[in-house]
Amino acid sequence: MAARRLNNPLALAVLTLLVERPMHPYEMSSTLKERSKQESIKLNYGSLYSVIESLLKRGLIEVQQTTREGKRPERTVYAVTDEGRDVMVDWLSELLSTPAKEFPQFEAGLSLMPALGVDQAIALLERRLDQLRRQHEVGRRMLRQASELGLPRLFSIEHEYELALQTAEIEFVDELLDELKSGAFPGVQIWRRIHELRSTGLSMDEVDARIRDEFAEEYPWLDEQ
Amino acid sequence: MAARRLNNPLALAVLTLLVERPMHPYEMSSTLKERSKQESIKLNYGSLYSVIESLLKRGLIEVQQTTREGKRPERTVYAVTDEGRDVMVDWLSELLSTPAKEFPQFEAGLSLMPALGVDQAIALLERRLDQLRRQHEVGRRMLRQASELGLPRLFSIEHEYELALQTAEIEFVDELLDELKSGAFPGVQIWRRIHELRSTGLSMDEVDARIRDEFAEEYPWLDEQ
DNA sequence: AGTCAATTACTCGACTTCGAGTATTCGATG
DNA sequence: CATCGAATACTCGAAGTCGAGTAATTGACT
Repeated sequence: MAARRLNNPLALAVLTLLVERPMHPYEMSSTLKERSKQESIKLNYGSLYSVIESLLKRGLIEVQQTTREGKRPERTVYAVTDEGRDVMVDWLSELLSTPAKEFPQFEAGLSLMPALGVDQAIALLERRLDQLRRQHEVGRRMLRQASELGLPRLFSIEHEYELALQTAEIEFVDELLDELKSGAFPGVQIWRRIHELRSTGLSMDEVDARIRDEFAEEYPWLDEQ
Repeated sequence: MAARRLNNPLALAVLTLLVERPMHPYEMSSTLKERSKQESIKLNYGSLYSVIESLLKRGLIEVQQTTREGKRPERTVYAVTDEGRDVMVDWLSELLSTPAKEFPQFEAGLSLMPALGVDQAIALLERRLDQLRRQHEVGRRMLRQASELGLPRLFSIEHEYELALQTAEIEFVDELLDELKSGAFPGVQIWRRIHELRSTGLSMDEVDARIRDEFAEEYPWLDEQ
């Protein structure tokens, strides 16, 4: 009845910490924060405790001891099991070796973009580009500082990855904006026309008919389907 | 008491569809699939129905009619409300204009990579690079086909974005591998040494002490903390 | 000696996600 | 004309996510 496979990378982080040494949950969370791992692995208390519960149920970790000081809440110290060690290696190996399908918010936004008007979209993308550039500058500065302090890149390689993705996104948005603004982007006329017609109060069906009529030659795909 | 803000982009997709015309849930799901939106917006039945329930409760959509044909399950047709229209525009605007923090799996993997050995990591990254290149080739081919059929780029811009990110990841992994293999990567010696010591059965504390001793000069940060 | 912010340490429950399961109808094929 | 797979249309419950809330302790500064 193998319970649904554990998915939250936070559980993997817990395993790697417990391979180093036994810890109690709060210590795990502080250690992750200290090492800036919470920037690449979503960390919040609720999830941490439920993820630990889940690891326990699967036998990947076990209770080492529970202590109590004064009237403070009980502290439970956990340790990794042999099986947990194996799962850690397998899971981490998979994360590194196998590209996973992700669903970035911006990708969703782009795919629904035609629901807005062209000019609105341009303005929004310009704001994005602005913020991206600013964030990117901040990120670069922090990496430089870390390297000046002599921290080996090994411990911030994930931030370099983030910067690489950010650079790519900046280039993408920049080029897209150029094409949209110059009108070179294929489809921008039809997009503009649809919103023009819509805003005159026509129904979607009527808009559709007009569009097919006006753009039939340019876009043969309008006929299909 | 504003219920926790709706987060699933699938709800936004539902709103954009209902702005086009009223629909029942199953039709929404087929339409999204037809337009290949399920590649950029995670779609599964359970979520679809619960997201619709949620939109209904917030008054962003309303029931237009419920019909029943034969003994088939009832079909409920939904329509967007004025408030829903507004929320759609605001939400989509935010997706496009504001970079959101994402937590890609690979970023998590990279940040925990030191838990594996150097050579193992190299082998895993090589497998990733391989698969990335293959997937990228497939993606490019599909985009080319779409453009040959005359489909305007507007309706597949999200796939171009995906390709751009993939390109960046390929370059990143490629460079990282070069540095790891040549030993030019700062920290690779210390990383290797830690795993060597660990595998001789030393405890984490002892490993720590040895490392501090051996690498004190190269890495001043070892002293701090 | 008091107090106030920060830190330590976890709990709770409302909400969301997920996908396997159910049940009907349509269409193609032998 | 029987049947079998694909498509239609949704239900259900187990599991996971999230962050505000609680409550004690430490430390710094008046």
